[in-house]
Amino acid sequence: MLTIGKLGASAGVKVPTIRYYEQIGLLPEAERSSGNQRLYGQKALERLAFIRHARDLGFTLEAIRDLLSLSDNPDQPCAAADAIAKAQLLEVESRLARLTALKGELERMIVQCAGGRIADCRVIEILGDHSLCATDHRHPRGDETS
Amino acid sequence: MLTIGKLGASAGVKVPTIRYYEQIGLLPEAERSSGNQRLYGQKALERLAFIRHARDLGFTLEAIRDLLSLSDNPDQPCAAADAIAKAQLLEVESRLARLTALKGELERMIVQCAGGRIADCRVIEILGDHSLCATDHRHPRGDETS
DNA sequence: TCTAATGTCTCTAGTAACTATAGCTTCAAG
DNA sequence: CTTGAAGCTATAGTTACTAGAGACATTAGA
Repeated sequence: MLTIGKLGASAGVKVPTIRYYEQIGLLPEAERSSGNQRLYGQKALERLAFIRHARDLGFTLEAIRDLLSLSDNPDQPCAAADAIAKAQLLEVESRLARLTALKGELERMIVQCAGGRIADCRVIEILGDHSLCATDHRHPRGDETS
Repeated sequence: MLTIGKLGASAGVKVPTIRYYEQIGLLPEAERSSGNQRLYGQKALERLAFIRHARDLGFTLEAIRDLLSLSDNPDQPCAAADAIAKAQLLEVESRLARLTALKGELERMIVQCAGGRIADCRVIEILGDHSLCATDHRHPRGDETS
């Protein structure tokens, strides 16, 4: 059995974050020791690693909740889960497209900032001037985690 | 002179966000009309477009504050701006690699779901198993905006 | 010119996904 | 058997906004 600290170290998640995940119901309530300390087994470690990796890939906790509900009922017919999986795929593809555009912009910025002074460097200019953009990112803000 | 609404529409930034940027000092306090409404000129539009664009590329407001202060004193070497952009690029490339892998898994899951069960899908396994990770992301969490 | 609709004002509170602090208890090593 | 690290709960703070309330300003149409 792992204490919360060992669990966090193993999964690469901070201790308060684990307690937070329990609080919001992403992790089940942990078993407790005689002294009221949380104890975790292998299953909890796997679940936490899953969450950690999915967060790392930019999924929201809500999306992760959906993915976990898939893994929690693996005997469900796939028809029921198909919509969730497809929604995730759409999200991933959109995220990929935006990241790819972003990468191009950053590369262009770095090439043009070839060791001069800021006055001669176009990084600032590129960020200020929409017409220099290779890609269209005029969609409204506030959607990077969605 | 632009009202806050026109400014927001031109730059692709919502009105409350502009007021928020003023509040935290990213935008200077705006001139006011006789009726106390904010009025903006071309300089404000450029500055806001800069901020919008940089946010779109994933820079934090702190990084943007730095970039703005660089652009306000353009007589230094641009290594600082370059370093900020390069750090962003590294992060973006790492995310791209991992997302691409996940996209493949999600696509395969949907194909496999044609007749099977969730238990046969490897998405959960991929996200749960650290050894299947293509890249190393063992760094502590909570740094995606830095 | 009056009026209705829309835009703007301030202020407060809420969101996601944590992170930090305070003040206490429990556990493990020397 | 003590002492220092690690754990507990609970609350408040963080970033980058977003939403709502209630009041004032501006503008287009009758």
